[in-house]
Amino acid sequence: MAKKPGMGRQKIKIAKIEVKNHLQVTFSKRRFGIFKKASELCTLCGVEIAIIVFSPARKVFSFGHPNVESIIDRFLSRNNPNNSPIANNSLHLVEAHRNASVRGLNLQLTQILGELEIEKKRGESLDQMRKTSQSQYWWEAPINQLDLHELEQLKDSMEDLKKYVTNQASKQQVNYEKHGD
Amino acid sequence: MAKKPGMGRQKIKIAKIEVKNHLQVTFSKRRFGIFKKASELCTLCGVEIAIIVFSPARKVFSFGHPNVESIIDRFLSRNNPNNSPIANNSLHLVEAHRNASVRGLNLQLTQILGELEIEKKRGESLDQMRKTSQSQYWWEAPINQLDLHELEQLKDSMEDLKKYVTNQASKQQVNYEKHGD
DNA sequence: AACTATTTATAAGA
DNA sequence: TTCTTATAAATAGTT
Repeated sequence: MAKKPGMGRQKIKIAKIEVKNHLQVTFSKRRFGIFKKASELCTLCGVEIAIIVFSPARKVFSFGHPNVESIIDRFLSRNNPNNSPIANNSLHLVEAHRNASVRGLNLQLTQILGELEIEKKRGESLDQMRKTSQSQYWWEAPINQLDLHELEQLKDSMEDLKKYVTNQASKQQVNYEKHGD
Repeated sequence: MAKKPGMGRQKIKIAKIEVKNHLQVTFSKRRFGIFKKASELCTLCGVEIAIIVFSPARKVFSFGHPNVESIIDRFLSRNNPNNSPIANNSLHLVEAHRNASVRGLNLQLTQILGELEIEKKRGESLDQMRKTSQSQYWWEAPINQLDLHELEQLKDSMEDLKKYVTNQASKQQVNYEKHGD
């Protein structure tokens, strides 16, 4: 396999990227890079962090450990120490109720993350056996074919899952008093 | 001035830093690094971004362009299109936070996807020195060590996870109609 | 989506 | 803490 010459990375000046396509690629790469750095900071230093990004296309991307809203809550509370007790209390009730219903999932996800981190530490590699994954969803694939590429399928499926959840979230409205009863 | 040989940068494993002093130094350096990256992303791509970090010492650090508050507000408002101005904006906050919970999950998923991506790219030689699978739960096992049996568990667990998320999402729509009254 | 030459970030050490 | 330096990691430009 011949190595391509390739110019490699060139230094760029930090200024608005005008080429729209280029901008989109850079945005994706760097957004991921920042989220990854944030993830590492969480693990290394045991900090809590939230990142919210609004893309030029008005889409929102966020990263949070343990989650975005709890950090926002804490941040706002700090900046507004004179919050109405009633408001805070209501918020607490609702948050508690809601958190109880998703805590298990959050816990699982957090644990998965931790283990992925451990996995990387061990410096292992994923086996790249063959490119045979053709099933559209990983759980439809025969189990004995799950390998790296099935993990990719898993990734895609989780993307779908994510979109579904996001979609549901956008449809939601809440009658919070209902939760307080 | 003599050039010291110096070990230079060493690879570190991404795990909680135990040496407190070391942790503090790393936190400062990496926090700065992330804020710098965020700043560059703003300039390069014209995005808006907010970062909030709570240090182990409970101090808060934040970065925001154009400012943290406006982005938080936008983030919360985004989840609350039918702004109902009851009692301050406490309801606003409550609703937004609740919805943000689902977005939090979305986030966690994004995070996992990213980690999987990284892990995939790590692809080196297949090394199955340790084929141990003593973990009680599938998420405690490194993915590339999962044997057939564990893969079955993985599949089942992920299906449960999917159902769980779907269920949560549908539950959260319950009081949708009430809101308009 | 992959690849690689480079730039950039940063772990150690002073 | 701040500076230095070797090295790891991120990424710009190309395919």
